[in-house]
Amino acid sequence: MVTNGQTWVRGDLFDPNCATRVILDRIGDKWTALVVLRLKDGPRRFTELRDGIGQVAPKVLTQTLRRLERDGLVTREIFAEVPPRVVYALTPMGESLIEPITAVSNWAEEHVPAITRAQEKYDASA
Amino acid sequence: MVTNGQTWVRGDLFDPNCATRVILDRIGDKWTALVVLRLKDGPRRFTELRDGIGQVAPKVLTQTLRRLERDGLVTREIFAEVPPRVVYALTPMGESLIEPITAVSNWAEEHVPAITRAQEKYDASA
DNA sequence: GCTATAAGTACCTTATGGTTACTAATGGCC
DNA sequence: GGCCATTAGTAACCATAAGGTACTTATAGC
Repeated sequence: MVTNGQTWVRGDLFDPNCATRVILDRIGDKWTALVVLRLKDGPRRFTELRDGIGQVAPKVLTQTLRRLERDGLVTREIFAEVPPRVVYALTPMGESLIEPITAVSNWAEEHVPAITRAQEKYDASA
Repeated sequence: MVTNGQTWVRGDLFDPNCATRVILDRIGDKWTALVVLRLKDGPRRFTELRDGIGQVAPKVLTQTLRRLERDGLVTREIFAEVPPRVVYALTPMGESLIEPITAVSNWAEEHVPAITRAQEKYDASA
């Protein structure tokens, strides 16, 4: 596997110190995927995100957005107005994440009926 | 969107009660993806999984496996021996999850350098 | 002066995750 | 015969993260 000219050996995903695993952990957290999918259709203000993502607590949304900003997946633009206006947008790297996340999301959607059936069967036998 | 002949309306992923979101949440938890990727190469015993996934606590591994079993993604086969032997394996539905999970995992792997750079830049300016 | 507004932060409570120790049942070893 | 090792967990406890609600800052409009 080669990334921009530099040899890049596939790390051991199962090693707790593996960088890939740390990132996978981040992406897979409770809100990150939802925020990225929300920003897919264009930049959004803090309140729009907060109200648009089934009642996420502001504290948690802030944390999630700060992490995304730190990871270079989202930009945060502050307008010096009163009341304040802060606009979040995906970076190109953030946009590149939409495809894999959508793949997982679509998988989930397609398998809702089968999973629900499996759960009912499991619960009935227990 | 149509799934096996039945009309299936794309739910609102941003609604906290959306079934898709619940499943997405499950998939994205800390260990599920790792367990599925571990089982990709064939059935494994409890201890093999525990030792193979960078020191996951047994309690948490049990929880993860029980959820996967309940969701119909993994089978659990107990052999009445002493000491006991329990073998976990992916169901066909579990196998179908490998592809989207791998997509996310590959994305993470490819972007490790860029994310690391972004983090360093962010931390330096703060 | 009073109120509304946006984007948070502070503080407290609850849920989840993590750690370590312990258990059941039997075969092999001394 | 008694003792230890082995596997797949469970139990009890503690740490961390998430969730909920209240508060803050600064200014424009009434």
